[in-house]
Amino acid sequence: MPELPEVETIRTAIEPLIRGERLIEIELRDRTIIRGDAEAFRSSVMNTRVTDVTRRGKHLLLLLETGRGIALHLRMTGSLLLKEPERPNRVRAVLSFANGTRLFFSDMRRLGTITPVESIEDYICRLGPEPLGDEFTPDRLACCLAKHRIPVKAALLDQHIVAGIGNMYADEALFEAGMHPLTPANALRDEQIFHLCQAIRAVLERAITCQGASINTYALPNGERGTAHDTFRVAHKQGAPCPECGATIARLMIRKRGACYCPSCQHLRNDSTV
DNA sequence: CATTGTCCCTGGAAGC
DNA sequence: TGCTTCCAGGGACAAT
Repeated sequence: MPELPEVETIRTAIEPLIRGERLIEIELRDRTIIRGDAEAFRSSVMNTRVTDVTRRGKHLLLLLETGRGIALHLRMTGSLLLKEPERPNRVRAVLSFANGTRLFFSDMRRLGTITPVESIEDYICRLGPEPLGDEFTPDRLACCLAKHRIPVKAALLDQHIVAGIGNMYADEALFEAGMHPLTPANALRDEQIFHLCQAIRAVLERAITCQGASINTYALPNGERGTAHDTFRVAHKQGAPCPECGATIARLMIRKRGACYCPSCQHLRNDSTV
């Protein structure tokens, strides 16, 4: 599932291929991928030049010379491939550029979206801070968490609080911070939040180094798989032994989402020493 | 306002 | 073996 590290890996791969290039064709094999009017979208971006390829959280952003942009969200099973994949029926859109680069938006479960963006700033301001950026600080995270009594796991998945963390990296960050996923967000002490901040950065940076986690359908644009899942310690590890203490990794449901954690290493009490 | 629940979507796994 | 049911989860939206 593409989360921040996967989207960043994709961004890094395609940026040198399409930056400065003109978008010459948009093939919509499934026009429901466009949020809004598909024809209006096509005419508004056709034959414009891509000036930059950026990312905010899990959103991949193509900035255009017109000042507008295109936001791509891969959701659960989306991928951006440079060649027609083996399952062409899963391709929902193809973006073609003047230099011959073609991006195939493949998406088995058809939950991904392409959104026309009038103002990048207006689009981005709906999202929380970028966890690898300077604006993501322990103070800011503490300020956000203090407003909520929801489980800290649910808070990490809230893109208004911090952008880019999905289910598997939330589990990994909470393990790294020694924090039980059900800990109320507003019960965390400043010291714990500091450690959580560090854990989030460490987990995401490690995953980017591994070019993302290919547990299911995620692949790099060239079709290769990432290896971040090989470094996972609790995510998708239910029933396996904890790498730290050997206890069996448990799984519970929080808001209909699975949460894998070590019942021995991750404590609910907030007086635990980290 | 804060929080929880529902829906969307498909394929693989599990159960009968 | 073949059918049905459930589950995976990101985010918009509805309900409480």
